[in-house]
Amino acid sequence: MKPRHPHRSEDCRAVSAVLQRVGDKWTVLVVSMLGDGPMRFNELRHAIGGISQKMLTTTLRNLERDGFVTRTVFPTIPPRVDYELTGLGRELLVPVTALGDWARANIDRINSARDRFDATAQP
Amino acid sequence: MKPRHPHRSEDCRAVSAVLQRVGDKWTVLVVSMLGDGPMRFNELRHAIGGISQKMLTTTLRNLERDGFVTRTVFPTIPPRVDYELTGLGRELLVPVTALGDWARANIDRINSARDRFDATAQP
DNA sequence: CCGTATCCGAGGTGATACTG
DNA sequence: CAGTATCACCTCGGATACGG
Repeated sequence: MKPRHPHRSEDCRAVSAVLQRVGDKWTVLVVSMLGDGPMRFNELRHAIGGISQKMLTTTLRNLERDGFVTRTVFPTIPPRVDYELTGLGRELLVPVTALGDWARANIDRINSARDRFDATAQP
Repeated sequence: MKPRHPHRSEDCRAVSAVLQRVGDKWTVLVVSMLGDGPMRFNELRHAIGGISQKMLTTTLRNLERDGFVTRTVFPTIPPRVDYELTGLGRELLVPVTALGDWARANIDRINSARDRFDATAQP
């Protein structure tokens, strides 16, 4: 008998929503950086490179909102803020890393498929 | 000695790019639908529900370009077009499904984290 | 039935400047 | 150092109409 994939609409939407959430421009980069341990704001900024201050702030706020990172403020002068993955964040890292590994392993196949397609297409 | 996570910039970007690609609004839904077997255009359209014709076309073109689906045209009247996952597409489904399962399993934790955050935030 | 063309609004992204 | 504020762009997504 067939496995009977459910494809319950609600579930698929939820999955899609999380994928979109994780698929935004900087989220995975930030999360994978934090996978090595807590980091400060500018530390992250430079480690990633190319991200604007605004987008790093936004990305971190959203990650904090979703319970993936904690934000710790040290009320010193100058101020210091540490970001660290929560348990949920580290769990998220597992399937994301799996997808990342797959991506690294198959990026060439994707690129050559893309080249083939573009070569066949009419300009 | 430490595992020495590489975090090579190029790799991270590539991963991020694939995540963004997969994270667009309809891609995972389409791919998971096709996971059950080949489908026609309107069959997909109705199975998904809520997707516009334009976006389904666009999504399928991009998936075809990246080598995740094949497009087969039957030159009948009225025309009939089948879409089917390629080997690469079915392989992609594996880590994506893993992430999807994680999402389903943890959606409640994310939502309650969100509620907590929003309750604490100032309006 | 399947796809393209066009227009439009909404939101994501970034550059810059300013504050505690 | 770690943000917020503002503005301007630009892509995405949807509605609609038309074509093969």
